[in-house]
Amino acid sequence: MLDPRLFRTDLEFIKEQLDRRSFVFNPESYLKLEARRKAVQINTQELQNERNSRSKAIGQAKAKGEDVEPLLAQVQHLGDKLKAAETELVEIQYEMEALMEGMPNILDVSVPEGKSEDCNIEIDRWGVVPSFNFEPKDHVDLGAKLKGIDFELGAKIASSRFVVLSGPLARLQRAIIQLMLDMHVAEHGYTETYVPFLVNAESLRGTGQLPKFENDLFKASNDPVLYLIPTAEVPVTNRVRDVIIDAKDLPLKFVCHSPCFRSEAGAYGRDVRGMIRQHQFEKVELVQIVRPEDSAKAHEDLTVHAENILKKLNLPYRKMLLCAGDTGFSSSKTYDLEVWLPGQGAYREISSCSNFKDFQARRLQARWRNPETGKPELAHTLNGSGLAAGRTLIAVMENFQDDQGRIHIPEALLPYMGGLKIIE
RNA sequence: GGAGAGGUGGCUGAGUGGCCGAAAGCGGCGGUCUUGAAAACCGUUGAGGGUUGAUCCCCUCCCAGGGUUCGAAUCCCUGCUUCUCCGCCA
Repeated sequence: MLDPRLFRTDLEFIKEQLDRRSFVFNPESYLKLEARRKAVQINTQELQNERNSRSKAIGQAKAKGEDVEPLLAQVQHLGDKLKAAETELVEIQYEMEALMEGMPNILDVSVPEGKSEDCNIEIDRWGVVPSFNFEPKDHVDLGAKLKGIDFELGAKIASSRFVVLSGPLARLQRAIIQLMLDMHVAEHGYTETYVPFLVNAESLRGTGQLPKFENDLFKASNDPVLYLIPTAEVPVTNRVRDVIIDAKDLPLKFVCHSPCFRSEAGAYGRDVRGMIRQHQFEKVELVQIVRPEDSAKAHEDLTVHAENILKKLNLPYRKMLLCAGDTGFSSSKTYDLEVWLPGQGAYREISSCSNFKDFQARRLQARWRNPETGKPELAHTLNGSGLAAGRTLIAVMENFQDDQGRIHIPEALLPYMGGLKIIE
């Protein structure tokens, strides 16, 4: 949610900024609603004031033993008027809230213009793209040959876009997850956390998935209403919902492994082959809650933490700064890390690291007490994949294959593979 | 699933219809004392919103949502939730 004060001081700025995202914002209709809100609110508060002062007078008269009948007669019809005003006010506030909740975050000044991913800017490139003296296979063919990846079985048990992993490849994914958790805890200073994988609507509203993106979610239960998490970002960031954090406890840094569930509605034709886009996948997520002045630096750091995993695994990647049109709804600035997939001959997203600034914090009411002012102020929230484990598995398979379709386990994963060096 | 007891400010906790946004303590902040610190003492200290040039002033908030009442932290209903005991159970 955007800062309500900004709506009063600089409506044009908001419009300009949202234009960058091709989000249509109409200041006139906002102003009309705001004017109505103001009138109704003042009216309601005046009626409330009248009720309060008259009621107080009755109490005082009664205490003195005076006759309160005339006073009671005066307030007879106040109740109905007040109730009507309050009802109208609630309706307008609801309408305004819906409008505000539907509006995306203001982009950081450093975010480049552009409508689509074609306008994203490459910031950095690392590693050597492997050259093979044979035609490299993709993970689907490799997995089938090794009898470790079975999409038909996934479809039989659940539906399309589900997969079953078996044997050493299943273990490889677990090893990847272990490595990531260990590195982020030991080398990057994150606290490991385990959280619910089903969350309520309030939590999803806090991080911005609701109300706009309900179609992307799996609803798991109606009573109580619970959704499967699309990312651990949701439960982890909601740790600080409605919390005033001690300044000395900042920054908060959490790492969490979880399965993620996405309906992928609207992605029907995309990435239908392989494990790139699944309804269920494993991910290790990094979340930070920081002071506002620290968030830009924290964003760079967090991205480096994700990059360190790729480096440790010796996977070639590039770092992209997303353009205005490709930056997510809640984010003010996002870096994507794209890993090289020889099977596709392309770089594909494996991590997305975002600075939400105070956008999520305002919805969450995640605050910290600023020692300088003594007042609670909104914190800044950030998160990033560190990394998507399923896609990392693919990347390891495709980058470390040999001409016989075997997978050579990267050095860093050997301690987690129980002595296995080659999957064949 | 059954029985009982709770949910009040950053925290602990008093408050059963008007004098309560709310005692007291802790914590925080400021001060006195001290070479400095601690202790002691004094003062101060909830959040959000409306209006305003700024103060003043006003409104809302005692888990949430309804209700009773001129008036609700307080009474009633529903839900959520925490704890204790019993049952069941990975």
